[in-house]
Amino acid sequence: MATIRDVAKAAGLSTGTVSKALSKPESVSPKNLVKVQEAIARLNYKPNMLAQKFRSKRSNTLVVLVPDIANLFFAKVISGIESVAQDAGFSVLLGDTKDSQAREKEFIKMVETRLADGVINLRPYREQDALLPRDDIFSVAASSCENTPSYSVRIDNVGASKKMVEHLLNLGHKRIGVITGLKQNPHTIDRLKGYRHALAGAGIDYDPSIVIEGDFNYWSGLSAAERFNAMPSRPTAVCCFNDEMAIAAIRGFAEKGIRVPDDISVTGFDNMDVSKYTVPSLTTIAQPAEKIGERAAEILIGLIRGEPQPVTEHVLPYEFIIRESTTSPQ
Amino acid sequence: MATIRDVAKAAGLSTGTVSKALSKPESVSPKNLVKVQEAIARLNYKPNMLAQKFRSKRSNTLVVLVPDIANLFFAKVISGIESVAQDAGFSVLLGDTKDSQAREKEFIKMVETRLADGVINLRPYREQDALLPRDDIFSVAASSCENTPSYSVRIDNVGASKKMVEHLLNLGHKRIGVITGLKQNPHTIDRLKGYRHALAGAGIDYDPSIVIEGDFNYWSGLSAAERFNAMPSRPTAVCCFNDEMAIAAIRGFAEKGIRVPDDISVTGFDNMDVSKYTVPSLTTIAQPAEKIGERAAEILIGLIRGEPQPVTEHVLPYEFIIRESTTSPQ
DNA sequence: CTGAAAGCGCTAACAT
DNA sequence: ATGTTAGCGCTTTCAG
Repeated sequence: MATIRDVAKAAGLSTGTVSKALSKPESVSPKNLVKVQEAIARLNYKPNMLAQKFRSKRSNTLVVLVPDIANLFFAKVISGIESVAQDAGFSVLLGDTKDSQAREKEFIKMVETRLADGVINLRPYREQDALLPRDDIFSVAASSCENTPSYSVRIDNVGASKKMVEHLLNLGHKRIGVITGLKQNPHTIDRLKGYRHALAGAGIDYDPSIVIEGDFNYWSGLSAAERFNAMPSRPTAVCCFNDEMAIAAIRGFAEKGIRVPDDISVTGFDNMDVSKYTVPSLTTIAQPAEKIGERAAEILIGLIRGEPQPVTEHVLPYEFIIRESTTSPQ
Repeated sequence: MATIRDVAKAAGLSTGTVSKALSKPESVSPKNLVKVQEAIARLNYKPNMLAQKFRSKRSNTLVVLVPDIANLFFAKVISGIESVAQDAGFSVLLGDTKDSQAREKEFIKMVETRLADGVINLRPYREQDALLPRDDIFSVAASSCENTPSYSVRIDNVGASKKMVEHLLNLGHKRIGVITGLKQNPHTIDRLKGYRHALAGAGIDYDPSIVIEGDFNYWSGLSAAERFNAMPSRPTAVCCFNDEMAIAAIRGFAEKGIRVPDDISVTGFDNMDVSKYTVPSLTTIAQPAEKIGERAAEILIGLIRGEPQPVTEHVLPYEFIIRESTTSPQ
């Protein structure tokens, strides 16, 4: 393998000049630049990036902590991160934590050991078990919630949820059920807050008996629907805290002959690709997943480069999408 | 930042011994091992992995070339890769090529420049524009097709497609349409081959007028359905080369009042999560996405470690899932 | 089992 | 603008 010394020799120059020719071409005379390029081509020289990173103490790498890469929302955020990172000359190391704290620690160790310069965390912050932020590590939280004590990029979950409930109220619904995520999940907390705000605004009392805890997965949506089915006085609308549970609920209702939206309105959250394909298509909230990733990467790279980041909390616009699954109560 | 020299000094040992204590603890006396551990803890020493990789010439990193990370199937394959890589002490660099050859080249350059030890390629091999395999680079193709000239892990697309068509034939269908992917896509080629084999086996002539080219996306499925709708003698079943187009086709048929499966049977391919949620749920083929990723990672890591890999082509079992979208013609 | 010492390939002063 | 040179922090012979 050719080294920079071989190139220098072949070009009749010093290693220092070759190094500069590669990193700051404008600081090398045109003729020598040509010589260097020729030598590189002739020897098929490929710089050893490992040596380069080591020597320069810059890894130009980000690690992305993601609870589950096989979740489409996260995958889209990552896609946005990748775009920005690539353009800035950064690589992205994938940290699929599979919801394990131990794995999360392993990945954070990568920045402690210089393998990466910073972290983008896709798990929403919870005081009880947060490993980040840390003073010695650059990090930004993406798709986070209210009160995240670090740089963060997110939508207004409270506002989005409130808007969704107001949509139902405006249609004439008075008894609006909920299928939440796990109680302690920050997204659940924010979205539930929005729900309560909307009800309060309409002067409707909060009724915990029609707020059912799910876990963001299909089966929890289905079983929640069954519980609604069994109620003597069923809500006329159900607000689900993600699309997957909403789709499940629709199916759960259908099994008892309850039609959506004629008999009951259902709303989702996330705007999964499929939510426009289902029958009926879903009224839902679209998060700008790629944008969230892009912005998070921009901030982190800025931080790494030592550029001041005046804004700590980036709240991006969401999109409220009305489709077929909601209508006025009969 | 503490270096290995600081640790050596604090422990009253040489750097060589400390280095060994870290990499081959069994080759250091227990008492000295303890001294080293104490010194490490006292100084809060974190080895500089960049130096380590540089010096040892091992990056312990894989790059995954993926056409689109925001495609659930790929995301799942990557999840499998990650699991195996983590357990083997490898990191995975994400190479989201967004279908660009230029980007693909950039990522391959990472192994030329020592940043990574090998590549897993999720884009199926096509002779016209393949950048891999290359003699100087370890690579394995995951989710590939027939005749891939490198280590590969895949299912038997031809067989799966054939089985699907035979299922329809057994139900009594004689006129079976197809919505394919792009013509030159290797998966399209393989699956079309299976379709033709099945027809030939049943003594039915291939009729190109009911084979419509799609592009694996929703809209192409929808417009294909419209073309079927307009046919004087519509097929009684349509075989779609992925779930997304199948779901779209079902919707397209529904818009003209054509019910699935009563009026027409529809099949998918991939077993997306949603394909069991749709109404009707989809008859489809499930690829073992995570397993494909795991196996590909195992092979690549074995290759990197210099272990002989006797098997070049790994064909994994798929699952044939019959749901509600297929039935006998009326 | 341990220590001494060389050096991986590159960058970054510093001189010229 | 170019050359010289001193390492970066670690691993890895090689002696002992």
